[in-house]
Order: sequence, then structure tokens, then C-alpha cells
Amino acid sequence: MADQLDRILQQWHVEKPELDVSPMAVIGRLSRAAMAVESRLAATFARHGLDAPSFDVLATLLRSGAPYRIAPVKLAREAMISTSAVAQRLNKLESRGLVKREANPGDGRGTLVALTDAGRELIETTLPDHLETEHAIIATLSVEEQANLAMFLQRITESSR
Amino acid sequence: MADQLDRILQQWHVEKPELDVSPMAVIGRLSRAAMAVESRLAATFARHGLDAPSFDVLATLLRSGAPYRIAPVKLAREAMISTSAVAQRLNKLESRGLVKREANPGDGRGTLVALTDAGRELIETTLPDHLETEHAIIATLSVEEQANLAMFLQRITESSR
DNA sequence: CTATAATACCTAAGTGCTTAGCAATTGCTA
DNA sequence: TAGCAATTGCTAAGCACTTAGGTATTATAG
Repeated sequence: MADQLDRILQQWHVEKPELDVSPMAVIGRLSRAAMAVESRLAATFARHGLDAPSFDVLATLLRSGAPYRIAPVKLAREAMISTSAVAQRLNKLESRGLVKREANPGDGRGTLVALTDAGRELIETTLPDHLETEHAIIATLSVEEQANLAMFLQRITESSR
Repeated sequence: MADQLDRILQQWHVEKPELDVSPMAVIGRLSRAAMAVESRLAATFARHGLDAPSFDVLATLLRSGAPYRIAPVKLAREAMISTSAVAQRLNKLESRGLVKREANPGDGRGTLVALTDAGRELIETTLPDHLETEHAIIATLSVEEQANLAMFLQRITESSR
């Protein structure tokens, strides 16, 4: 089952036989797998009128539990993006009425992002569909293989720092 | 070794105990691993005055072998991006003198992208450094684990279509 | 207590991607 | 062979991210 990566490795072998390009077999496939999964997930989000960044914010608020309020800076750390990117995500969500910015009683600098009823409803209905999509993607692996994959990815992440 | 994903899964378990969120353990870590690797690779590219998109084009030209000429539409298919994105990558590279656009003698519509001497030199010196970085990232896994990881990722990619 | 440093949040500008749409050429078909 | 469809490659506009930089508030050091 030769895939595109196999052909690329073969090309390198011909052109640069003295180089060890074996790391590309792993890292190239990592990048392609992430892209493929991302685009598959995007289709599910789109069916519910969402995109990945918006889903991410709403899901983070939901899993934080009642009263469904989080400081923007914490959203940035959770999503590993800049606080500026969070502000722009919130502008979009707030204009749709899915979240609301409130003053943070405990810190005059900050605000609290609150999930509105509409936002709560949307994420509650989107989430099961999203999980079904994710399940369909990884069902190609046994539970044990999934556990191994998760562990390998965790170690790769660690060693990339 | 609890990581961020473990904490996220725990939150879901508390807030939505009826949902099976186990797919997130794999797909969440896939996304994070790809991000971590990408940013590590970017540092190497930056040391050579490149970024990932530019490196990608130059490396594709190099591994295609002499005479180092490829049609833009083929670059798009290799990189899995739009032909529009290719045109923009080429604008940037051509303005730096790293590639050159030539008429395609076999097809009046198209052009051929040619690696210049400067482009050839730059990619030849960057590539070994890049491979060293990739090697350092995956050295945390045994050769057998790397093979398993690559296979798992290939299957995930397949089942995401 | 006051001055300075750190933090929180935002907008502005720049980057690279996407889709839409255009012009030119090539391929197919009736 | 004439005409329509597909292909190639480009720019324009929109999107989400980044860094830079500004303002306001809180924390800390002397």
C-alpha cells in the first residue's frame, strides 16, 4: 500500500542516497494525518454552522461546567494560541450571540466570557455529532493501537519542545 | 505523566459522564503533536532564512532531480494546496531569486518552475540541518515504534477521507 | 505609599491559506 | 474542424493566525 510518502522517500533515495531521510516517514505522515483529520472534522462543524476555532471556544466553555464562564487569557492557554487570536474569536462569537463578555468582578483588567443559552444549545447539539465523526476516524485502530498511538504522540510532543 | 489532554478528558468526564470522549485522547494529541513538531521545524527553517512553505517548494524541486524543473500544478498536488497558494509561494521565492519561472515548451498554458543556483545552494545546506532536527524529534521512539506510528497515521489518514 | 514591573485585553498590520473569478491554451466530441 | 469543456496559472478578496503596540489595572519592591 504505497502512499505519497513512500514515493517521496523513494525520490530522496534516488537523488540523495547519502542522506538518512527515514524521519520524514514519520513526520511527513504526522503532518498529513493531522491535515486529513482536520478537514474531516471541519465538515461536521460546518453542518452545524460552526468552524473549528468557534467549536473550540464553545466546547472549552461547556466542559468547564456551570456557570460556564472563563477568562480570555485562560482560553488562550487552553487552545495554545495568542490572546489576540482569542479576542478575534470572541468578536465573532459575540456578534452571533453565542457568547457574551462580562466584567470580571475579581479583576478590573479582565473580562469573563460567558456561554449564552444559544451558545449552550449549539454546542450541546454539535458535540455528539463531532464525537461520532472522531469515533469513525479512529475506529480503524483497535483500542490497544489507539492507546499506543496516543502514547507515541505524547512522547513526540514532549521531545519537540 | 498527566498532560493537558488528560485534564481535558477528566473535565468532560465530570461534565458529560454519559458521553464517550475517548476519541479525543487520540485526535487531540494528534493535533497537538503536529503543532509542536511544526513549530520546532520552523525554528530550523528560520536559521536558514526560510519558512515551511518555501522549504517545501525548494525541497520538492531538489528531490525531483535534474534539471530541477516542475510545473506549478504539480507542486500544488504534491503539497496538497491550491494552485493559488503555489502562485503566491512562487512570487515570494522568485523575488528572492531562489526559483525562476520559465515557459513550458510542452504546454502553452503552463510554466515550469526552475531552481536557481542560489535556491539549490540554500536547500542543499538547509536539508541536512532539517533532517537532524527531525531525527532529534523522533529519536524518543525506537525504530519499531516509529514504524508502528507511521502505520497508524497512514491508517488514520485513509479513514479520514 | 509610590514607582515600576507584570498582567489582561484589545486593535492594527502583515502573512499564508482559501474560494471566486479571469484569461489563455489544450483536449475532446459531434 | 468547429465548438464546448477542461486545464493552467494568475490576482483579488476574505479568513484566522501572528507580532507589535496601546491602555488599563494589579502586583511588587523600595
